[in-house]
Amino acid sequence: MAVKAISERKSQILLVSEALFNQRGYMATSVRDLADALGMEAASLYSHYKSKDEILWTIANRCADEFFEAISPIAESGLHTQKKLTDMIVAHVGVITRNIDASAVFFREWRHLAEPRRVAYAERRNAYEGIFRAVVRKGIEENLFKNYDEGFSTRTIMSALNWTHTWYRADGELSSEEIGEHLAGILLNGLVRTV
Amino acid sequence: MAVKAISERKSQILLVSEALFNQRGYMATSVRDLADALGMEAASLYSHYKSKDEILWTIANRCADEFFEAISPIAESGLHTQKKLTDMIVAHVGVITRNIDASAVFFREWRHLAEPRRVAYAERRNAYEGIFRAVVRKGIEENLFKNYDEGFSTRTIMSALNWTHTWYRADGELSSEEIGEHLAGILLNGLVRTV
DNA sequence: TTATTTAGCTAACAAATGTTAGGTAGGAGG
DNA sequence: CCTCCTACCTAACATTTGTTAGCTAAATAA
Repeated sequence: MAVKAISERKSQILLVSEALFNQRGYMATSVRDLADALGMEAASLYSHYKSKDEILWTIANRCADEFFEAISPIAESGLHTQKKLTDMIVAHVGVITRNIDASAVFFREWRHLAEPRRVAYAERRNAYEGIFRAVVRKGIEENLFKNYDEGFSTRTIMSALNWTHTWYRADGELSSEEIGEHLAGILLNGLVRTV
Repeated sequence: MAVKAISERKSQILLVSEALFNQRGYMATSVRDLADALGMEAASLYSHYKSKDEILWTIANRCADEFFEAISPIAESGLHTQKKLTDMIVAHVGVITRNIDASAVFFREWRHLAEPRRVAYAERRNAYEGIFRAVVRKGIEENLFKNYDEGFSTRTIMSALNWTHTWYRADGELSSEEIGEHLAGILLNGLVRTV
């Protein structure tokens, strides 16, 4: 089972919420907007979720689940550092492209979470990026990567990966795997062919 | 004169708005929040700006001015492609670090602009990124850069640069120039020392 | 002096917000 | 049959929203 199971109606609500939160932003989407898109009254949503905040939290949290599930097995594998990082990048981009709306919300709307969820979000996200960071550190220790600050390098990688959510199209020229591999190529081997 | 001049009070309002829009987001910041932070009444803001939207627009537009002013002379210079791109990257990061709040609003809050400003924003931003894109294309034509799709490479560069607004601290370890040069190093020469 | 502009105020507006209370219709399980 | 649960409804709530109207006092220009 990929991610925690949920009733049919609840996941319909999530799907619509992800789409609208992505399109207009969390704050610019009213509970009535969500209800309209679902063909119900605003108050009826509260039979399924206790608050608007809970919907946002559920979206963010399930998306985090997807990310962890995708890269954990690779991170724990015995692969060579460079191959490991490449595979993690491809897997990470895969999650984004398979969950475009949810990941856009994950990356852009988390700051509107109410406390203490906002803190919980930050902790999960830091833990996740820590997995990438550990691999980068290993690469530096192995003298495989340039000795830039490991946090700096990791952030640079993450930003290049995460930005894909703004422009990826399922019907675009590049497949998710191609994007992941190109990104890994640029980030690991550099844009310049010969120095 | 760097950017279009403005009355003292108007730029105070902009400064406060940039900070709050960055911290809480445009939609989560009410006109009364701005007024409170400025020590005035909400209605008084309308002596200076016609609407909340106009404030957002002014922030975004002046930030765009800064970006264009910083890189245009470099783009129009006769520098060698690789050096030109490096200098543009450093200059771009410089604008971000010198205008942290404004650039955060520029990157994150533009989608809340009302039409037709939103379209106007998109056009300016496309024009700006087009300047980077042209240099990337030249590098590919010169066989200097790998033959990835030019749009793809440009987006990857821009995303790595623009993300700096989320973590840069004036009192951090790295100066703006160092960040720009490291980024140029990673993006142009790659993270890997030897292939 | 007088006239005009600037920068702020109070009071109010209609609309929209998230949420709750309390109800109803229909199906399932005993 | 009766009871309970699910999934929705209507109606209302207290707040908050961006914005306008109309005013005052001080500074500036003629």
